[in-house]
Parts: sequence; C-alpha cells; structure tokens
Amino acid sequence: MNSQKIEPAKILLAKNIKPTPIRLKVLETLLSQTHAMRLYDIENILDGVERTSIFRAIKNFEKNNLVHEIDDGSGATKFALCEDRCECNLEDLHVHFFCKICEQTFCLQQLQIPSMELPPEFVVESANFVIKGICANCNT
Amino acid sequence: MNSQKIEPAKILLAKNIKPTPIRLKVLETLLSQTHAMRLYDIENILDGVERTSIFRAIKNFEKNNLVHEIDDGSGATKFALCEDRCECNLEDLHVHFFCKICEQTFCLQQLQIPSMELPPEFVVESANFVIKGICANCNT
DNA sequence: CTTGATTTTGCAACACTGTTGCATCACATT
DNA sequence: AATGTGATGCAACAGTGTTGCAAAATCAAG
Repeated sequence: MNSQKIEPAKILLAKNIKPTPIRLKVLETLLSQTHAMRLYDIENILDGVERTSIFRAIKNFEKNNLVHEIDDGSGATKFALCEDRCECNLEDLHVHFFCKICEQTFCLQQLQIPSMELPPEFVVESANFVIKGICANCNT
Repeated sequence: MNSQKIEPAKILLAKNIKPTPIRLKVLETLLSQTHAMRLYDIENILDGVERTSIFRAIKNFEKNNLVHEIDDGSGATKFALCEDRCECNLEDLHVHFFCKICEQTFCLQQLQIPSMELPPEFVVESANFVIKGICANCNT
C-alpha cells in the first residue's frame, strides 16, 4: 500500500514545506512513533542519514508549526508532531509527561497548560510544563 | 560585620551539610543573587574555583533539599535556593519565569504548580513548569 | 602528636547535544 | 544546456554535565 508514501508528502505540502527525501524520512519516523523523540532517536532509526540533515529538517518543521519542542529535563530536546491545526500559539500548548523509568515523553494533548496570574508587567509568550513520574506502562 | 560569615554555615549545618570553604562560597553566591543561576554563572563569580567543585557542592545541596534545579529551556540547568522549610515535595514546587531578553529565571514562589488530572495509572513525582516571555524589567 | 582513614578539592579528560561553515550535489527554471 | 537556488554530507566546534584519579585537607583513634 502506498498511502504511507503519499500521506507524508501531503502533510509537508500543506505546511508549505518542500517534500525532500530526508524530510519525508524524518516525518515518517515521527509519524511511526507515539512518543516524542530525540534527534538521536531519529538518527538511530534513519541509519545512514546525517545528524545535521535531520537537525535541519526538524528546525524547518518547527518553523512551519509542524513539530514542537519539549524540554523534559532529560538533557536532550525532544520533538513531537503538532496537532493538525496547531499554530503553536499559547492556546495550542499542552502538558507533557516524562517517565523516569522508560524515559519516554508523552504529549497530554487533552491537558491544556493553565494560565497563571503573573506579577505586573510580565508578558507571557510560551510555556513548558512537564510532569515527571511513572507512566502507566512502567507502573506495574 | 560577621553575620555574612556565620549565617551560611548555620544554613548548611541545619541541613546536615558539612560547611567546607567551597560550599560556603557557593552558598554565599546563591544568597547574593535574586535569580536562579547557572553553574557557569557561579563559576564566573567565584573566579579561581574549579567547575567540578562547584558542581559537586551544588549536587550536595540538591540532595539535601537546599537548592532546586530549574530547566528553563536555555540549555543550561539553573539552580536556586529552596525556601526555608522546603522538602522538595510536590507541594513545595512553584512556577518559574524565563525572560527571553535578559535570559534570567525568576522563582514565582507565590505560584504553586497546579495539579493535573493525569491518565489512569500515571503517577506524579515532580514537575517543571516554566513560563517564558518578557519580564517587568525588560518590558519597557 | 602521629598515624591512618575519610572527605574534599583540583585537574584532566570525556560524552553528549546542539550548532555552524563549507563544499558538493540535486533540482527546477529559463 | 546553463544557471541559480536550495538541500545534503562532512568536518569541526562550543557549551554543559559528568567521572576518574591523585593530591590536599580534615577528622578520628591510638
């Protein structure tokens, strides 16, 4: 079936991203995973593809609101696909969960980041809310 | 006045930390700042003290609930003193604010991290909530 | 006080992540 | 086919965190 080859290209085109081979591979890799991924994870799966090429593809995706960065405190930035109509505004942000055991990061899309009453003159632009603990899989 | 020399030692002793020269210097540096500091910042102020020595002092402080780590997405972990009776439990956690302009990180101690309704079987242990934007000083 | 054990510190080195510069290559347009 | 634009691969680098080991300082026991 070729739907797996056609879909990613459509996604890229919908975001005005030229669907080059590397970008397609990176996107397919992200689509194949349910968790947020490190650059290194993608590198391992796409064996033979340069780290920098993946890096630039991801940066391109970010700029075009296709993926978002998550800083889960593990030391490495993780990346996950945005939801369809995400424009990476404040309202689009959601909470993430980092499991200390399997070290995987979950997008809790149903949990919007709560707005906070900041001190006067402070302006919010974005936020990073990561809850850490043990995920359902590791909690046996 | 010698209160500045006696106080830090008391703080360390109260947390069962042996007040060695390096530890005192690191603690004094943290006390002298209103914002969270990077290892590198402390290193710069304590000119001549080894990075690793500061690192180990900080790690010791962390273990004894004297400082907490903040991951503000700047790439470098920042450290700030805990409040007096902090035991680094969930209830002790507060929101942080990272200013994109001056790159300083503020402890918003009055803002407790809100609890979230997680998916079933997920266990919370800690959290990192950083709001990013422009601080009052830079917002002119 | 001397000896020995333990802890702390300084130094060197390393791993990992992210990033940039540059040359080459592919591709699209004329 | 010629040309220009962008994508890719390669090499190198910087920042951060971390560990191993040896020297120094501290502490405890005799």
